[in-house]
Amino acid sequence: MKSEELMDLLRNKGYKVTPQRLAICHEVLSRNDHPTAEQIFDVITKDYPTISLTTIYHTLDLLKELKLIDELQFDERTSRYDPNTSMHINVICRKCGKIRDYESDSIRQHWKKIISEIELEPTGQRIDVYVVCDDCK
Amino acid sequence: MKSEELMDLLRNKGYKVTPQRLAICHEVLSRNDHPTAEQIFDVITKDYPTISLTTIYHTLDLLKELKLIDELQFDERTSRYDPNTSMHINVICRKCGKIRDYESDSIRQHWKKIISEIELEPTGQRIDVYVVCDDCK
DNA sequence: CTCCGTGCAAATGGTTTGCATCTTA
DNA sequence: TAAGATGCAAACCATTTGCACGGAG
Repeated sequence: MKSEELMDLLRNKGYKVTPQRLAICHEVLSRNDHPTAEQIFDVITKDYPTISLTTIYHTLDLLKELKLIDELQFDERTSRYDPNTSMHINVICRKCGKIRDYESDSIRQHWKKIISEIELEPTGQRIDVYVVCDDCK
Repeated sequence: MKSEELMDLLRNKGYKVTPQRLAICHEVLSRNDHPTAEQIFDVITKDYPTISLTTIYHTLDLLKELKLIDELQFDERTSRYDPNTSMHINVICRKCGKIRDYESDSIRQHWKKIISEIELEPTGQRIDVYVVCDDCK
């Protein structure tokens, strides 16, 4: 997502645009490794040494509200944030905990048939598959 | 699961059988509403007024270790425990938060095809679908 | 008799909240 | 200048840990 797009979206919704906010949004939205709040904090700190975890959390809440990210909790206590809100599979290694996304058209086809069986129209989904990855075997 | 079965399983694994342990196991394994530790506690308290949350948590850990339940975290901060460890879909209402399980043979067929596409052999899965349930519409 | 389980009390740690100061619009 | 954002410090609260006592094997 481009900066102008994001800034427009924020202002249209009545949110103000601040440098911290932009930096956090860009970082979260560009990552596909499901980072924790602390991992975002560690990166943003380099450019904004006075940033606080509080602001990270506030901004993540905002992105959740805008439906630009999903908050997911895996085995650990901490939340992870995923900018991929469309149908995909989180492939999680039981040994090292690494998470990678998996998506394909054929899977989307099968998924469509699965949800057509459930009467209610889904507004979202989360699919985790536990494996032992090649590196850990 | 019958009491004798459970007692054998525990003893075979080197765990002792205590009344509290049996009561907690039965309660968790018989429920399909994904209770929290506290909800289990509230029930067990009636028969065992001195039970502590600590013991509830210890026993839930034990059941996880025996792979008899899965610990799942949804939107709230607290964990929920699910004795259905086979392939099924957690249908979650966005409004009231109620969770119901959904399973069928045709869904298991589709799922089989989906996981065959992922190279690695899965050791488990978790599938959540968000909806607005009939009651909340 | 020994080891494990129980349960109280205290610690833990990710996340949230209160609030004073600063920034955006 | 008004409304909202930032960030420090403190609160929160589900879960975990330390430890002494008690019960299972």
